[in-house]
Amino acid sequence: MKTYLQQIFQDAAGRLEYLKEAEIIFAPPQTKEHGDLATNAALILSKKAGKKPRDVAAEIISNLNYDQTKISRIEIAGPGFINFFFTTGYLAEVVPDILEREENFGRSDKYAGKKALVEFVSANPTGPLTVGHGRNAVIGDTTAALLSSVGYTVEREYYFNNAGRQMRVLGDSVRHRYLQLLGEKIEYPEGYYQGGYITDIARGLMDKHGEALRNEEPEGIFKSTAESAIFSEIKRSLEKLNIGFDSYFNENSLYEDGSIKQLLDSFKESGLSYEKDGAVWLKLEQMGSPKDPVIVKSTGEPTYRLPDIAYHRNKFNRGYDLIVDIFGSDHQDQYPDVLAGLRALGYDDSKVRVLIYQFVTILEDGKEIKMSTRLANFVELEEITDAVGKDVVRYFFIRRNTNSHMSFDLTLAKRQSDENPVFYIKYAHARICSILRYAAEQNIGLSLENLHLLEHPAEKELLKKLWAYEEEMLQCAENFEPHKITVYIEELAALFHRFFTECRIIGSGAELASARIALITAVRQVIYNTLTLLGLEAPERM
RNA sequence: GCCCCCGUAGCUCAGUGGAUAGAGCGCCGGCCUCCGGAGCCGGGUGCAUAGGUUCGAUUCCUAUCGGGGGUACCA
Repeated sequence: MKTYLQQIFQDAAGRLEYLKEAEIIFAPPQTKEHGDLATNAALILSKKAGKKPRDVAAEIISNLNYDQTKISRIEIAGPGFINFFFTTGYLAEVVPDILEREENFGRSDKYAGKKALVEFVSANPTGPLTVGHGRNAVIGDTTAALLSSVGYTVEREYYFNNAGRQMRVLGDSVRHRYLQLLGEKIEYPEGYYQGGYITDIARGLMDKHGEALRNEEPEGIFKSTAESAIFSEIKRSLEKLNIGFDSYFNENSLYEDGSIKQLLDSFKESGLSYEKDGAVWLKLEQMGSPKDPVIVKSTGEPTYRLPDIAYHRNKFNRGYDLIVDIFGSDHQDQYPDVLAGLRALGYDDSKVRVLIYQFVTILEDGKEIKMSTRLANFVELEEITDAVGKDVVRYFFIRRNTNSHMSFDLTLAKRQSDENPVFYIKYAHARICSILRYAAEQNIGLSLENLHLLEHPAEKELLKKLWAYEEEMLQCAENFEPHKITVYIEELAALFHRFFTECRIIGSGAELASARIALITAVRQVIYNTLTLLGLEAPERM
């Protein structure tokens, strides 16, 4: 529909110069009295044309050559909107298109041939994933799916560090619990990991090795056992959400393969770094940063910026066209330095897209829970997944705008999972499947011959929504707004339920029935495609 | 102090430079002789405040107030 209007406007622009002066936008009006699509072109161009908006609108309309089998009426309304009404036959053309393309309907090849990397979760293996990580995981996985649906070849990557101070503390935490289990009266340091999983790991070691580890170093078997135990838990928690990765990137490898040293040399050679007070600083102030950050401490240890920049340099060198990072808002101030560092080295940082999501507030019994991994007062992601199921968790997290704060009511989630709108969508799918089964029993088939009979207002609304699918998904992808997928699908499901209430299918007469079967088959396909994009099941029965 | 995000209905949150701002939950009332009632329909004093840009601002800009996060030679 939009493409067609764009065509006839382009044609008209050959006669009306001012039509080239602005981007003409077609949008569905709020009420159907205002047409199927409308444009404010005349309002915007009124000044350039030197005429009143309504006169401009009239002039535009008189210059449009359009096919009357597609457009039934064009009118000027309000201050100068141009409203377009399409013919039923034209609106219905989307149905055969959907039935032919099936799973591919809504996918685009706009970015075919481009490579994208999506890095997300990236939690260090110091404890189980929390609900907050869940938001990260679902945003990352869905964004990756979305990019893939518009043509990108997408890789999912998990970045972690098993070499830092946190990990040493983790190993020593396990050692302390182990010694306590052996009966030693040693105090457990306050800053150590308090979670019960530490004791579980220690107990596992005791069962296997008895007292033999009494004099082991914290960074040996204690740390390595903790790391692999926790990592396998993390992976299991993600698998339960059907989230997997193509690669795991270990920060440590950047030291081992010399990347860190090379990066330091690059900075030094290009005069981007300098030494002061025994530390190495990066000259970013000259690039607009608030101040020069330290990249190597006076102790000789690098700060997080150095490996972060090295990691991104590595990503660039792998040749991606798009590099997406999913971070929580606590990393807000971290990435500008990284991007500035890359820019200083001559990389095109416009290829990097950082998605910052705001924190999840957990409510239990109406009270807010403050989370901290070290203090172990967190709510585990897996606990929630086990309680309400993968699809509810995924839908819950993806439904909100990433830069909007959200709260998670644990009590509600555990008790009333059917209140989640995801059931509304799934019900629409199952309902259609049921109707189609029934229709088959009644020997009522699908036909594309009578689609012009779909002229009930509920049918037309449904058809228009189907037309909008591909463009809306493309916008979700290009604007990195995965939550808008749910806005679309909830609207589509609502339109279907309304249609179903108002229009009978079986019993509406053979010709109309066959057209309606075609329509709901198309709706089912689009719901299925959308649920698949979101990583959710599309049940045939509920 | 400075930086980022947010402030929309009782609650959780969508949404748009336009013509009457929505959904879910909760509450009240309707709708199945008939394809799935996990549904549909009706019921609301709501865009934090003040300026500005614009033909038009809830949307963009500025300030103020309120909430969250950051502001290390932690990550």
